[in-house]
Amino acid sequence: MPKGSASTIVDIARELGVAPSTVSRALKDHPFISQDTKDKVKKVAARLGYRRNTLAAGLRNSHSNIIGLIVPRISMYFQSAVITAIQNTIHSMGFELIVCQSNDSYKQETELVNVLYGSRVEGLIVSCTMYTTDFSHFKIFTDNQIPLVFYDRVPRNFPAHIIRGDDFEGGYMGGKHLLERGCKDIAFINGVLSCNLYQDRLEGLKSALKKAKVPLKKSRFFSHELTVANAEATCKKMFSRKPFPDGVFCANDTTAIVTLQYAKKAGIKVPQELKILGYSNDPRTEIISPALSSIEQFPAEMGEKTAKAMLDLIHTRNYPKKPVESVTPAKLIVRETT
Amino acid sequence: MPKGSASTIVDIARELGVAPSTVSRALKDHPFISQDTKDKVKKVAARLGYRRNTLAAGLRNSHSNIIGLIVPRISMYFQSAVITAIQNTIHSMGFELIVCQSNDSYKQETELVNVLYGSRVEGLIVSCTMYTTDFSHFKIFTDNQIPLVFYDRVPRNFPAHIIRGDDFEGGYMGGKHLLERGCKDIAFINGVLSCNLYQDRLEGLKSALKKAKVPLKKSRFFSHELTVANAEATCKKMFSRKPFPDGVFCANDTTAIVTLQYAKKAGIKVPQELKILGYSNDPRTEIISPALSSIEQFPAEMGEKTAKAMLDLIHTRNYPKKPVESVTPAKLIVRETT
DNA sequence: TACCTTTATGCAAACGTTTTCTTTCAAAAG
DNA sequence: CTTTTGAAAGAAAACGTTTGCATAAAGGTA
Repeated sequence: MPKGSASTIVDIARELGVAPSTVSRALKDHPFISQDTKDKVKKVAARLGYRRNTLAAGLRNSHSNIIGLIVPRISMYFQSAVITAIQNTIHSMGFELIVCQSNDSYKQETELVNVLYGSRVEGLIVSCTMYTTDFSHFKIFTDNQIPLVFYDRVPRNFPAHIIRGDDFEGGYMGGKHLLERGCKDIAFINGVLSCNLYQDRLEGLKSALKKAKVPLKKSRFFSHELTVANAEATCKKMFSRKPFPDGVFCANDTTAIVTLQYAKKAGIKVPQELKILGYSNDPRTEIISPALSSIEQFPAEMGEKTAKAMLDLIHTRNYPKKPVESVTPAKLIVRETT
Repeated sequence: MPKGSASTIVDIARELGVAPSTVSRALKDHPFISQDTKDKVKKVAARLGYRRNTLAAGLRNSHSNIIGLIVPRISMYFQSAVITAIQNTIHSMGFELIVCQSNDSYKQETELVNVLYGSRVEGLIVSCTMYTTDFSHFKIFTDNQIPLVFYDRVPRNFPAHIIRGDDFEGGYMGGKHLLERGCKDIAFINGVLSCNLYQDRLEGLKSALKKAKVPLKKSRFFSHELTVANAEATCKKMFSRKPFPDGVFCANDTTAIVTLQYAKKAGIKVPQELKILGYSNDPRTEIISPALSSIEQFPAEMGEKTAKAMLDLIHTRNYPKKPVESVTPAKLIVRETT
């Protein structure tokens, strides 16, 4: 057992009195190496505790077997569910995943793109910052023909594979559902409008309201980062004086949960006086009482699609000149708050 | 803008008529290079879109600037919270984190250890599989003097840094609390006993019960993977005939939530007839009604400690001969179920 | 002028693997 | 008995960066 120094192909070669090239070939079952030699090489390799240096191999072949992932935050339910699926799919194909968080900072995102490029990742998977509207920092990947796949928070009109949810439809279904439940005065608590998700959800909702000829009043529309603190502030404002809205559509579940808790505390009956609808179908929605209606986004499917798009791109090298979009449908999950 | 081929240090050198070594030094502000040359080099580097090939640099310096992380599952609340902290701390020191999931499979864990070793990661951070009792696959890291840090699910008696929660104390506090609330017949739904966490929580609980001279009856003790399905089966068994226990301590929150929901459905009044206590202080515990009492584990602190231990090890190269343990205290969070 | 520093740069080897191009050797074909 | 063929293995270059050592020019001192 070699302590302190890793053994290399050369060590094995020396020990057996063969050339390093022979060892290299033997280890990967090259057809022109005799079974006898292969056996000997493998035996010695095992004895010396040989492990292939992927760095050296990567340098030689100019690839790393590592796929980079940039994500705003790991700990959001939707994201961690997607990452799990991506990781498992990708790993089963012999790739590793290097996971980085942009923490929703545009600056960090651009830095990460450069760092991962420098690491010569085989491909890059990204869910953008909610503030990313300029996507030129990703050009270095397309310019150098390195596979690039976006999911969830994605650019419009960037020549890459785009795996996204049907946020327009989600917004539309949500609006339609609240209307069908009798809401006449709907409030919408949305994320920041620099992000495609929230643009689409808003457009979807507007479309549903327009069809029913119900307006979305300015005083009923809120747009900000969907944190607990912001949601609380918005609730305070929204319920500061009557009339209260009779339906609140929240663009994420955290906000919906805060709203529901606020309503309970304020003695507003849910769903009788107020209907609340969330987005993402976070596990918490099932558990809170009354259980929150929400929009399911199928993170596992999205993750798998994303990973498959990446692996496909790596194998076919079929780089798109235009955006190639794949839309995962959204699904309304009706529970007790509507 | 170079399309299809990345520019190297040699390209820059050729363009300026200097040696590659000069370029290399200029790019990292080596003191023996004149300001004039540095400026010129940096200008050309910027123009050519040069990005340092970390693979090549890593090969030369035999390090990769990448830290490996093996975790059973990304999507568990506690884990994703720890990972977030690790990732942010580590990244601020110029390292990247490569995140892998063992999916609680021992075989996958050993494979991942070898793959990450092959990638010449700078260090390895691990939270083990719940079934890992043989830790010899990690020896390759200690043998080759590569920093190794375990957290949460950790080995006993392995010469490495160990960052763990105070699970004995958690179990003890939980037991004491239920006793203080008047429970006489306490059930314990535990994880599998191959894992240090669950061993310690059990010992802690036993210790509290012993002090109060209350026995932990065999029929009140359950040990299995703490999934929703298993928890439901256990509830079914536990509440199949009277007398029911008057307190249930669950070694994770998912199980506590299932138990609470089962009790509600069965018309058992919580906390009057049955007190329920979870473990980990998952966000869901605050939201469910009645709100679940639980044991906080401070994942962010643990993550930061873990990352710092790793960075410290990388800098000082102070490899432990014996386990170096750091214990993060647990804290009882009393809510409505007890 | 000869010698020594100091400062700035170049040269070349090294990291470990892969792969192209040769070479060797034995057996089959002529 | 020579030539051809084919299998098996070796030699060497290459990937891009870093670094110890050598060198060169400029300036200072004796």
